[in-house]
Amino acid sequence: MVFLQLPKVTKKTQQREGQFLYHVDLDCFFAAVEIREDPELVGKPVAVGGNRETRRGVVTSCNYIARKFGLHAGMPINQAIDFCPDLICTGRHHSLYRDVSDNIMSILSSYTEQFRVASIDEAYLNLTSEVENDYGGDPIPLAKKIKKEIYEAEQINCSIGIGSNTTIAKIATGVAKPDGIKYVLPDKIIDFLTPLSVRKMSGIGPKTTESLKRKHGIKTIGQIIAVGSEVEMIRKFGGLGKFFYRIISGKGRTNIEPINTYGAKSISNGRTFWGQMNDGERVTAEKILPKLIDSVHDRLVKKNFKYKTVTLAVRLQDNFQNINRSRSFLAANDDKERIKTTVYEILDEINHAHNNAPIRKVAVRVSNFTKQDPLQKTITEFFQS
DNA sequence: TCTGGGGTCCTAGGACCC
DNA sequence: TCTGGGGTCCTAGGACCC
Repeated sequence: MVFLQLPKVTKKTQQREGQFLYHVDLDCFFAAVEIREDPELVGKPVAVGGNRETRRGVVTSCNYIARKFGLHAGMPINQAIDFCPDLICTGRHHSLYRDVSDNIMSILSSYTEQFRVASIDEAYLNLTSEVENDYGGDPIPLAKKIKKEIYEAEQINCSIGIGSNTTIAKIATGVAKPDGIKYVLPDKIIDFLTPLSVRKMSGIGPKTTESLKRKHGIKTIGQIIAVGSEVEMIRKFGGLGKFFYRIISGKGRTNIEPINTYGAKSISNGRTFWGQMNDGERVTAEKILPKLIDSVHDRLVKKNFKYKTVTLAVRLQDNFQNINRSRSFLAANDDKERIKTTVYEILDEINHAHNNAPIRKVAVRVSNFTKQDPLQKTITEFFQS
């Protein structure tokens, strides 16, 4: 069974042509910040994440020099060092990345109110009226201006994809990388998509790519386009067909709104600890859980959220099986004891059900937050600032 | 040479209500 | 004794994203 995240079609989804949607993506963001901070790293293969000594962990971000050796985000550091023996693994400075990102996002938000932060290194902007009124309908000069302003402020390169909706803009950014600009005209969408691998579509990951190849012999978006009508696509691919048709026909969304009004939907902290020694003693789930509960609870309280659901996620060592068990409560609150009791109860259950199978990873998650009254939220933020 | 951490969204079955 | 249809909530698992 293939699962797929379908973009939500809301009543606000517009399908106007001739819109100018920009997708801005900072190039190898974490690695770029590290290199900016340490000129010694310039010209060398650099990866953020992982530990060279223990050879544990994975690459979180790496520069293009490292990518030439076949490295990519998510690659185990052990393998990365084999591929690229001179690889430099730098420390992670998350608060610095956060600061740099905030500055850049604030620059971007000054261009338009139709702006959405998609992640720490990505944003969407609808600059239709700016392009039409100030640039005679040519989106490239404005993209160059944005790139220049970001570079001058933070010495970080970015790539910009422009299209008539967010989906096309995002795919275009992938083609523009690194440090480039790619504009896809509305009547050139088919030409643009045809040669690309299906994997270029956001939402199509390794599993779906593999299943399309196996079941239908399909590797490129062009082969999907050749299927023809929406009806044919749905007949052949089911729910996936609808998704494909929407992308190919250019009927993506053009409105830019915050993903959700209430902030995070869940807060979690987890640790992989198998094989790691702590003062000569093996770390166990029971020992690590209090720390995870503390940090989840701290973040919950800082955000002034109240949860209704507690989840314990466990990954078994032997087969990498993921087990998620959750409990929901009628009343929402931020009680730490309730998290603790629930988590240990669930751990007992899992241990019992799986005959105390060795555990590789545990994660504590709270979710199902109550929506805050906007006025109350304003008041709370006022007192917190 | 085994595979991090923090998230979101989708699916599917079952309970329960009207 | 058998049996609707619609809706919501809960739980579990999985794909995918950065």
